[in-house]
Amino acid sequence: MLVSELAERAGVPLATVKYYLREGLLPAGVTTGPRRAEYAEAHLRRLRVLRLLREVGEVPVTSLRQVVDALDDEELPVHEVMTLVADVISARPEPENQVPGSLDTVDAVLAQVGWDLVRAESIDRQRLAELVTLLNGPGPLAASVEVLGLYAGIADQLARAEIALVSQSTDRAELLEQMVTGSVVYGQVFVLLRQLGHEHHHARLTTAARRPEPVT
Amino acid sequence: MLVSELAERAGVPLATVKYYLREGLLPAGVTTGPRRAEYAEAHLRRLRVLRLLREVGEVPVTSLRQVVDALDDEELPVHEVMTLVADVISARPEPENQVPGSLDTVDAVLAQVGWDLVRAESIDRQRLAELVTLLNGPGPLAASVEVLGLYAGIADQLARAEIALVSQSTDRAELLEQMVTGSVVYGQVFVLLRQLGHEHHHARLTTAARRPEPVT
DNA sequence: GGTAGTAAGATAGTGCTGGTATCCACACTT
DNA sequence: AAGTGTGGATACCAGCACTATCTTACTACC
Repeated sequence: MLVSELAERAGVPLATVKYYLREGLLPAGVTTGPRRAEYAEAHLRRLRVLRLLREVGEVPVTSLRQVVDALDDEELPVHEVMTLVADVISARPEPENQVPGSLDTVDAVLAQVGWDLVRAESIDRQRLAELVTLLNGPGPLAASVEVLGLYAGIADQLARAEIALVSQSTDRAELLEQMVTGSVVYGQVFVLLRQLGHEHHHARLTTAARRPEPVT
Repeated sequence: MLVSELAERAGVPLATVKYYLREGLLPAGVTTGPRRAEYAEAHLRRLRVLRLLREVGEVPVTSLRQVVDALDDEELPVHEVMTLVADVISARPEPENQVPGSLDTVDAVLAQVGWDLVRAESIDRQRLAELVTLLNGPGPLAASVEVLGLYAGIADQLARAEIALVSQSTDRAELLEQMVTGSVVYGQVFVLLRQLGHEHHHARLTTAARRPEPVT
């Protein structure tokens, strides 16, 4: 497969494919001549993963570099790749300062759902503490351990279910691609479903005065 | 309160506040002289909402205009403001084309959880269909009604719980601010908790070979 | 009443991101 | 022999969210 065909099959402009090659997001094809190179199916799959991460996950291209580096490092166990990818995707340019108690709140919540295998240096843990800081700052909102625990309980269900759905693939590269894209795309799916749930339940609430409905 | 104090108290650069004023995101203060204007607490709250939507929700400035327009339209019932805001926040510049069956899949899932009050024109519904198209295209993933139903069931729990947490405020403006920012910030909180859940449960799975742990 | 400080308002410029576009010298196809 | 298309390099561009600067004029303190 030549570049043009690669671009064609992935539905990506040729110029963009060249850009990704420049940036090292896609490995170069095997050169079959001074102005000729051959690309394999693996390139196509990689390209599709990249586009999903960009378009659905809105992951910046600089972060994609780190993601593919992790994916391509055969030494790295699957789990470590996943934590690394999680960190990269959640990273923000400016880690905000936070009130000291926020991390304690987060840790209390994590303990409550029994997540003792979360790394202390997890970016998600830090980010969560930042959000707790924001919530407990000036404003109408507040984040108690009780409320956060409610969220964590539901997140626990979701995470368990999702983990259970994946674990039957064999090939390392394939498994990783499935987990990474799945995490991003289904994450978005869940966000949208939550919004739709809000829409439905809020509608039911506001029309309840007119035509009271049985609460299931 | 003068602009400088407004900016100071919200922790936002003065230049940015001026920018928001120019863009009509913040209403002008009451002019107390040719080069003097007074800002109220409402301006400060509005500014904080805007920053939360921008920084946590990553809502583009142009969309913020639509959000504040909806918030300021006193004629609009709370529920309609919320659906409008949901649409604005989920909107994408390029609505992708999709395979026709995707919308049917989405509707089947919505029916399964009983969300019959979701508007047909909801952007979230369309977006979800786009994602289903993507998932069922070439690639390692697939989206069945069964799997999506699992997600929807959990989203239903979450949405119910969240709706129940809000409904005790009185003032329209205050209620809306709480709902809009809460939806955005707690949405992010949940996303992070889901990631942390993945990290924990996947770690447990991969270490299970070495030291088998009782599944709770 | 003079003067330093700052406000409001307007206009222009900046830095970053994620691509596009163009050019080139050459090889493969027909 | 002609024409299309390649890899590779470099330059360019559009959008976004600010940021900087400049002007005019009021205000508050001495």
